[in-house]
Amino acid sequence: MTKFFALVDCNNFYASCERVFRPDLEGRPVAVLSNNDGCVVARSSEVKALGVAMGVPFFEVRALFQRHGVAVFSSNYELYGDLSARVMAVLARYSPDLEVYSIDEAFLGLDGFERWDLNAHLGELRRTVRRWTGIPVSVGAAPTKTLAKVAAGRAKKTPELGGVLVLDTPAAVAAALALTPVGDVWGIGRRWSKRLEAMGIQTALEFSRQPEARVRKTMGVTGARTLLELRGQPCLGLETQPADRKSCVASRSFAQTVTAFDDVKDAVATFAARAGERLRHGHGSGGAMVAGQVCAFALTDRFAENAPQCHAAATVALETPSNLTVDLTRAALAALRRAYRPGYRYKKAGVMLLDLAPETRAQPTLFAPTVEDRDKAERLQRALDGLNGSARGGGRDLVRLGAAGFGHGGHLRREHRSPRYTTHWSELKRVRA
DNA sequence: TCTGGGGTCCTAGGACCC
DNA sequence: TCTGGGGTCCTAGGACCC
Repeated sequence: MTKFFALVDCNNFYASCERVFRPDLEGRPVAVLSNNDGCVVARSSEVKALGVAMGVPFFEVRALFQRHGVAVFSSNYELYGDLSARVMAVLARYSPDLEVYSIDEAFLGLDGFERWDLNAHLGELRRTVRRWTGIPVSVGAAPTKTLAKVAAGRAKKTPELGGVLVLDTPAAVAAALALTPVGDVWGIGRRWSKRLEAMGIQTALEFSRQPEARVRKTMGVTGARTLLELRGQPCLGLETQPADRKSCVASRSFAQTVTAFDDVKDAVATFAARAGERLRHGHGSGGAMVAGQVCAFALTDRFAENAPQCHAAATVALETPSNLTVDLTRAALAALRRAYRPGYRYKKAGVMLLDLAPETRAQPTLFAPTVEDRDKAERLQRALDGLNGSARGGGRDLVRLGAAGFGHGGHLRREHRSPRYTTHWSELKRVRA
């Protein structure tokens, strides 16, 4: 049985999510901004047609957007996460093997579908996702994951294909590769595509014909893997079980730079609490996790070329791995005290939790508090989570440790956020059919 | 004035040990 | 004047992804 994969890719996902509840925006330009309303992170096709690149700073295109009546949204991850789950639930009906690769992409295993009319099957999948969730998707299918990505990319860029491209013959593969710039290949980023183009390699097809030994030598094993995948030799399998995460970062840029230790401290305490919350909720995988090390960091503004730069960071090991806010905050602040350097204008700070492991019941070390003490601490944490979770009106920071101060971790610009239609009843009003 | 946030993997080089 | 070689572990930095 030969391998076969499909990749389903949501078109302009965040922009499409905003349109689901604003049908009046159909056919009109829509853009979604990053945190802090800093960069453009999603663009409808109309915005792409204006020549706006992914990731450009908002202030550079603000005037252009105004002239063309672009509907601008701050990112609303609660909405996008919920719609993503709905899309994935539909996909699961089309293959027993599903790998949720990111918020807007999934691979399907199609081994054993050889006798099916894949074009018809995937076309129906596409129509069903659209009808049931409102999200338009592109679908590519091929003998390797990298080729499936290429196919989906072609499907998205070629309207005549009707959103689906199946690469099941060497000729079809070669034709798609010839039309794909080498920098668009999954695994070949900005750095490598620049170097390859300088060597005269422009397309994915040209790259696929390079000698393997040479690619392995210059680009390492990952480059060689990409090469073989493009030649139809699968090196990457379907990963249907989400792997346990190894780290967890909570960080933000400040709207204004801060200098005082206490200001950085307030932010770091907030981030420690936020990261701990994620660990207790499973952090993307199965059950709750605990961290063995806590790193706190504070960075100056990398765009302020004339300002003195500083990357302050320190890591502290926990005596006993934990996911409790008290433990993580204490460790994060100890790390910060060690890392902080006065006099710099800090633009961003964060907390990184490392050495993550699944939470297994109490293993107190010789020096750790007694089982009873940890029990008490965990009960307190659950009580805090309960209060914050049930807080109405989006007040998720209702109860916080004193160290987090008041008001920080905020300073976040979000001037264009849409209602959280699907997760907050109070924000669902007058949605047209 | 205004430039995101959250991840993973690979590699090279140093420290250390025998 | 001579001053090995090889294995392992750790870390920092680079590259990639969405």
